[in-house]
Amino acid sequence: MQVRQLAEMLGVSPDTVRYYTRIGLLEPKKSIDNGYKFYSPNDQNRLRFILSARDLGFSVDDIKQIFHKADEGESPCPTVRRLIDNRLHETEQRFQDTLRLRARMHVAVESWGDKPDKRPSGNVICHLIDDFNKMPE
Amino acid sequence: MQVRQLAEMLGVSPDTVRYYTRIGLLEPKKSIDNGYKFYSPNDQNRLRFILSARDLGFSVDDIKQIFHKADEGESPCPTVRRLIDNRLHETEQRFQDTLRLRARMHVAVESWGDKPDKRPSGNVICHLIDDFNKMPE
DNA sequence: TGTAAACCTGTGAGCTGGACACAGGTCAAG
DNA sequence: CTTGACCTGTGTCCAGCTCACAGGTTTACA
Repeated sequence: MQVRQLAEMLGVSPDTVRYYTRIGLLEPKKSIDNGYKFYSPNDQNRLRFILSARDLGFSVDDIKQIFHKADEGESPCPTVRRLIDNRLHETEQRFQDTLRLRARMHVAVESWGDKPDKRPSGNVICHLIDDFNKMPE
Repeated sequence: MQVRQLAEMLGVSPDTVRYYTRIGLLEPKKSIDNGYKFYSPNDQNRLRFILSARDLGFSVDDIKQIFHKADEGESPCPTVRRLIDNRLHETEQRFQDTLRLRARMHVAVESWGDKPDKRPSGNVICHLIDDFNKMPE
């Protein structure tokens, strides 16, 4: 199976498959005559797993570690539990950051509604941004 | 003023100041004798603006556009209003994505609580992830 | 049989917003 | 005069792909 066929089967772009191949998550065989990469059913299975893990927030490096354990016949589950703990904290952090940013942006847009446009002057580049930054908490 | 002094004054790392300089947001003069970059009070003002804009979710490219308008004496405000509209949509999208991911992760961790570790077998790499992906909505 | 267009491939580079490595310059203490 | 601490600019790297490109392959049609 070539890259495009595998990609379409699992609903990702060929470039994505190439990327996972490049970093060693997939290990297709190289055809002798044309140099094309040939993906096995096992690669197909691995890709399916990669996509599942990705949807749970695992990084490709996480997935690499999981594969490493599994390839040695050990249970990757303890690793998985440990890794998702870290990712969960990161995601929570990102969530809070995004939440705060969103609120800030809404307040800014709101407060800019009845303010005029102004030309830059002195050390004020855009009074909307400059003034908003100075606003009381 | 040299890079470190400017950086400390506004609470960022020298590397950050170098980065903004490299991409053209700051334009210090090069000292003739030692090649060091010399930042003016105007650079200081620009950096302050950059940090304010950054805190409102503007990208460095956005800020470049804003500076471009302002440097030509035009009002950057219409640009600013247009740009924050885009960024607001993006932030909302990222917020929703992060929210969904966070929920998914919580559900996963919850449901894994009473499941055992297993060794990989057949085409199951990690049953926690493989099975969770197959779970009903 | 030829051939031209459409499609496919692998590889290399680019994106954001900095962080880090490194070789060399500068300056005060001794 | 030298040692060491500190500072500098420049180049490279990070995730997770996406895009550009040159060339190979297959198909449509004459």
